[in-house]
Amino acid sequence: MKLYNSATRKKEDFVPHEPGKVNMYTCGPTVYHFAHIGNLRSYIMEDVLEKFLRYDGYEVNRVMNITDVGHLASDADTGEDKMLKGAKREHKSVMDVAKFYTDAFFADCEKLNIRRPDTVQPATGMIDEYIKVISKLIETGHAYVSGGNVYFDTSTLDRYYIFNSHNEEDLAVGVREGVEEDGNKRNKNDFVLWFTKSKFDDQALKWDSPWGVGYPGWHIECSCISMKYNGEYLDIHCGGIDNAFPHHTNEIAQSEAYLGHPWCKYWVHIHHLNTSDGKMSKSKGEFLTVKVLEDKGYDPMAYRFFCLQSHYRKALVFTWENLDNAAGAYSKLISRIAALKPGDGAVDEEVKKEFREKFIAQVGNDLNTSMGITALYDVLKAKTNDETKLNILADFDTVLSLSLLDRAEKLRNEQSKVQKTDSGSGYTIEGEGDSEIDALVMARYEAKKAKNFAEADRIRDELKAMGVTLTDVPGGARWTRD
RNA sequence: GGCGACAUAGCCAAGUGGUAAGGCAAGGGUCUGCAAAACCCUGAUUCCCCGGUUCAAAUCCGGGUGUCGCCUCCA
Repeated sequence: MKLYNSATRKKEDFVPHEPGKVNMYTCGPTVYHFAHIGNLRSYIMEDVLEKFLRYDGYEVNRVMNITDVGHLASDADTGEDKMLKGAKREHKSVMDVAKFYTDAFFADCEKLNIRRPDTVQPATGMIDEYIKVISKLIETGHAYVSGGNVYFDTSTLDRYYIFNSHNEEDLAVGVREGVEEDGNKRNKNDFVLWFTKSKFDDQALKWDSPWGVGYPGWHIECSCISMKYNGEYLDIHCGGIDNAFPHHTNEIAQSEAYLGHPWCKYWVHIHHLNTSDGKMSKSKGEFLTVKVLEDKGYDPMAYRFFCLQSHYRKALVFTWENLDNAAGAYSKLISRIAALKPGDGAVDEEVKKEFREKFIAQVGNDLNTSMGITALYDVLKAKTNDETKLNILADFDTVLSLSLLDRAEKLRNEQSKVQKTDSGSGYTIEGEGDSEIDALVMARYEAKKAKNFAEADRIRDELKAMGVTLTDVPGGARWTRD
């Protein structure tokens, strides 16, 4: 497949370090609060990437961290530890908060058909690894102790900026409110590997280390977790675009300094879901979660469809109108699939092969999920039998994971539950077999026969008030409850 | 201030030098007493702007503009 690589700023042919195998790492959530749907956009796109690689024949080993330590406060940063802040808010211990939101995160993932990575590692479970890596970085001269903390010395690197061409002098330290320059650093862009002295002394979790009691810097967790579970050569590292600098830049610095050779070849950055006034955040505007969507009556699959219609390297604007657009398209798609007849003929393998090759070529072009959706419509329009169509749709859905066949079958079942009652006069009523409602339907039929349309409409309105929708069909009428 | 990404119809978008896919919405039609559903039809003389290369540019090159992101920890 072809992938846009942020490290080279080019679309490249994907060639893994070991043929046929892919080591993939994705930055996981910080579990101090629920994930909002913007966070989830990244995980949806990464999920499709993983599943596409498997579909294309690769063996994938996917690893994800859970940040349950050391992240200082949220989007509206005031310097408090996020985990601690969450714990205070909810009167729970830090580890309880982490567990609660980790579970909530995976529950959301399940609703969105996001597969759980092969390895999920909480940051607090890897302290020995951090100490091992930091010790070696100090030994080899890539790190130094200053003012009680351990810093990575970026001046020991030939090339530090991977994703952009910054000049160190041009970096505006402290552009954000409340951020001050750290006088312990030798270089402006040096970063902390281990804290023993922090501005924020109420850090809840601390561990003993050769440099004193403290806690790890943020970047070291991803490097260590990846090196432990993905090995020394990483094929794909994914994450949100906001993490390219400094987080991913620092990961590369410390990992390559530690390993002594190139570490990760392909960097995939997912762009943001924005509201009409900018980046979605947990502290600004409506806090949109999967639960909010469900409460408003949206199928989480409609949100997944919404994301897949767009491209991961393009900012996507969330509005309720845009979601309605996607939700409408999704339910229409499901009814078209439900109208296909299972068992109508045998699967035409030739046709399937043709579609499959096209799908791989199209979606394999830098994860063009929008073309993946288009492929679904192409299948529906194909000149082949229904069984073949259903088979191909199921095949594509192993990548897109839109629960296409499940939802279609559910709809088909609902439709088949409808009973047909022949009134004896050749007029059939399709419904659940409720005699009271059937009587009203018959009364309307009689009114219609007598051309008393005012009465017919009145009865239909009466049914509507009872929560029953009545529609005319050839030779009778069908009713459904709302 | 520096750095990066993006810009195609009301909206989501495809496109990788050969004359603008697809989906949603909208409008028209068939059907219907009416409605709903379903089905059929209709959309860009042009791709943010200005130059250039070329027989040919949404696509390549140069220069702008706009939007978003990063420079602290955020997907």
